Amino acid sequence: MNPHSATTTASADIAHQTSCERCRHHDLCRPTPEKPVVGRRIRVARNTPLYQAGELASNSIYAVRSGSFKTLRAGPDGETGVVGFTMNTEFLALNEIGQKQQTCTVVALEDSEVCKIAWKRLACGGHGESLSRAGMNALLSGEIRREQAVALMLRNTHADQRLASFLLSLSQRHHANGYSASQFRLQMPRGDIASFLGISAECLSRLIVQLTRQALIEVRQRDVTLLNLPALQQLAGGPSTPG
Amino acid sequence: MNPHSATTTASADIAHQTSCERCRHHDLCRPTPEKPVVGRRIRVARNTPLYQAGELASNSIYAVRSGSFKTLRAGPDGETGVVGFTMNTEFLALNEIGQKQQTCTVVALEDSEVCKIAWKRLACGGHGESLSRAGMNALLSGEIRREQAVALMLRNTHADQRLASFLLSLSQRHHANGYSASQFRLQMPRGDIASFLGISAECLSRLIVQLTRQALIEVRQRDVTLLNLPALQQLAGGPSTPG
DNA sequence: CGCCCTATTGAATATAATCAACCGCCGTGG
DNA sequence: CCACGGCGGTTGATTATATTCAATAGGGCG
Repeated sequence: MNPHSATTTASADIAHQTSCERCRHHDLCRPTPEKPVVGRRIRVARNTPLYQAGELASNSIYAVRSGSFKTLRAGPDGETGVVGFTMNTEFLALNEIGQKQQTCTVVALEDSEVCKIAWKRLACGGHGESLSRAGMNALLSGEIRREQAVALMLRNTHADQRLASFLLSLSQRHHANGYSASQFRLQMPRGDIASFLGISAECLSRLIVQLTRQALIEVRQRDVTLLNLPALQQLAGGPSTPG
Repeated sequence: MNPHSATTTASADIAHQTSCERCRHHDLCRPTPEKPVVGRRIRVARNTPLYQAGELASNSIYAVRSGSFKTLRAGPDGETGVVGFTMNTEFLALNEIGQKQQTCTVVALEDSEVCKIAWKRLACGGHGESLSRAGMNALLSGEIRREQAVALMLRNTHADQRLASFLLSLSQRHHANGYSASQFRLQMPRGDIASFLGISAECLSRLIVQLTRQALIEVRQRDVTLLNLPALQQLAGGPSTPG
């Protein structure tokens, strides 16, 4: 019955989710019925880059139709870190608009599919569909808010709280896509999670043990079960001052 | 000759910079000469909020015409932190577009002025000025990149590197406005800087001493002089692994 | 001139990083 | 089918870094 079991990507599911009629962003893609904005469907194999920093810009954003990705950015020193994970129904390359060269590298965490959407179509759709443009502004603004929230978390929280936040974020996003909120698979290696959370891989490993001991989570390889949502939320939200 | 001396804000300068013709964002504000997008000029006194989290949205962004601001955001716990500083020629509330309620609180660090620009005008200017719309997307995308860069810094750097980054960022932005790159005033209290950098105020204080001892900076109250730009850049960019 | 708030300094403690070794899963090939 | 090898992940001990709590100093504003 439940199509949400954490098996490896089923091709039937891909075909299902790939249909444009069911895409959450159907309105954004097709501002007018005659003029589909979608460029083309692109398949990206596991551990393969969708694009890389320094490349000539593709002048497009991407809607993830299946699978998931990580986005890597290089600091002034050249050292790269994971700045985000992008799953199905979410957008990639919102941070590349207007650039001549790509500023980030985006890599598929599993075999995935995306829809390419040219900036031009977004910016000057030509006809009277103002919703799409206002929607675009709202979409980008929302991404700014998300980034600010992440940055705020990085400033204010300890490692254990970050892990809790991260797991809850994944849970929520899975749930928003119609999947279980309490059980899912971590498509990314531990090192990527640690990089995203701004902690060492060793520290992450220890924290997983700690949360497991506290019966907040259950982890087997990359499969996670959240056993105590409220407690995780309290941990994530709870400040350094438990008073 | 040089209008860039780091004196306290002269009212003559304010009047000067306030003129719309000289505003960097003149094109964005006035897509067509007949239809100025600017709502009205708003004065905000020191330590006064431009808007507050929870308020009904003003459906506008703001161009800072003089002075500077801090943006505060609340985490899930309710604890608030500084997520950014905004100076002259920069935009405020890019992260509020499309929201019914304000998500942040913005407070003036000194007596300041802003121009209010309605979303509507940005989204559907009506006429053929596609530059303004593409420019808006690029503007928002750039804000995403800046936030990502900040988040990356928070993940990868130690406190001293963060302080160096922060000072260099201020330096650069002052310079971009035609002022000295090596001398400026910190309009915000130490606590706000510490909050933004994700460190304690005590730690910040010690680091200022440290950088002063290393002859990288000179600080008197809130007036800063950067004595060794290259060394600061190396410190900011230099990773934890000095190899 | 004095008060109060901001900032600084000091000592003890907590937190996570680092370095190094080890484990175990998984794919490979015999 | 089982042995091997490699990589991702875990565990342990030590060290570095920044926090916390507490007390003090400085400066702006009344």
